[in-house]
Amino acid sequence: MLLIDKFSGKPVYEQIVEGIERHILLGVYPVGGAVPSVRELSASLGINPNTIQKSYVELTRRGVICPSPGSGCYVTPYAAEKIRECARERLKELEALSAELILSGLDEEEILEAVRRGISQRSGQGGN
Amino acid sequence: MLLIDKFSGKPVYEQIVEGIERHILLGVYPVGGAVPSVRELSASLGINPNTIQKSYVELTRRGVICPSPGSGCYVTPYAAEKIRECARERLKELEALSAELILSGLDEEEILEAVRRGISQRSGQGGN
DNA sequence: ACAACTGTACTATTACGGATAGTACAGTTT
DNA sequence: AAACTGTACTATCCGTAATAGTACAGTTGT
Repeated sequence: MLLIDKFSGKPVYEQIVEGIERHILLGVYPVGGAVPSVRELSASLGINPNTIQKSYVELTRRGVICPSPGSGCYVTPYAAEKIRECARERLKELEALSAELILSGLDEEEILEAVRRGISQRSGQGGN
Repeated sequence: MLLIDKFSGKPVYEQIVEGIERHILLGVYPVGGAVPSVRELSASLGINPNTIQKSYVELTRRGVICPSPGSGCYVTPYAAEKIRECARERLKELEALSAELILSGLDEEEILEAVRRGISQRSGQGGN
């Protein structure tokens, strides 16, 4: 089951994108298999179909899923690779944030410490 | 001079807060000295006074500056310390982002690499 | 063929945050 | 008194996120 926090500040449609990507990486939605339908996810999460749809459009744009109108959305063979590529682009954010904190007077070590802390936590939904 | 990028995605009032904090840390605005007035900054940056005001309210809340109505806003003696405290709270973001990227399949090493890259860049405005 | 599903495409509305515009008031400085 | 200072309003505009409702075309299973 996907966990959505409407008050996390992070847009719901983004949480759905990331949630589904993780489910794919974990094998919950295997390659070649179908992802829940828009209406099904909408019903089970209690979230508007349009919001789910927006997430699926993004996942399609990323090449993670491939829609087959009338049939469903299927996990592409290179999904894991696409997810990694997409994450790699976010390394810029990490770099920028690190630079900001250094300029604010933080020590190199407390920064690296926080990062190591984040790296070694395999659970949690990764809030903001 | 403060650099503002209206199209960076980061709110202007936040950029002003961070810009002033950095100027303080660099000694451009020394402890006990005055920070530019709301109207002066508004004029020199071409930004609405209300937006500047919002930044100053935040800097005051952080204990970085102390307003003296009729006179100006002055850099507090413990400004640098307050700025560091504030940055330390943002370590949570860094931790969360690191955790997210790990869950997306990135290697520990490429993450640490990006952080080290950010740490060792003393210039730039640190965009987003 | 039919019913029940699938993705997709609209339009309209609400809510919120960020930014702008303009005005006003009280305190300080010179 | 004039010119500055911070502060407090109200009103408006814009973009994004989310919701609501409807509709259409393709696929599946009986």
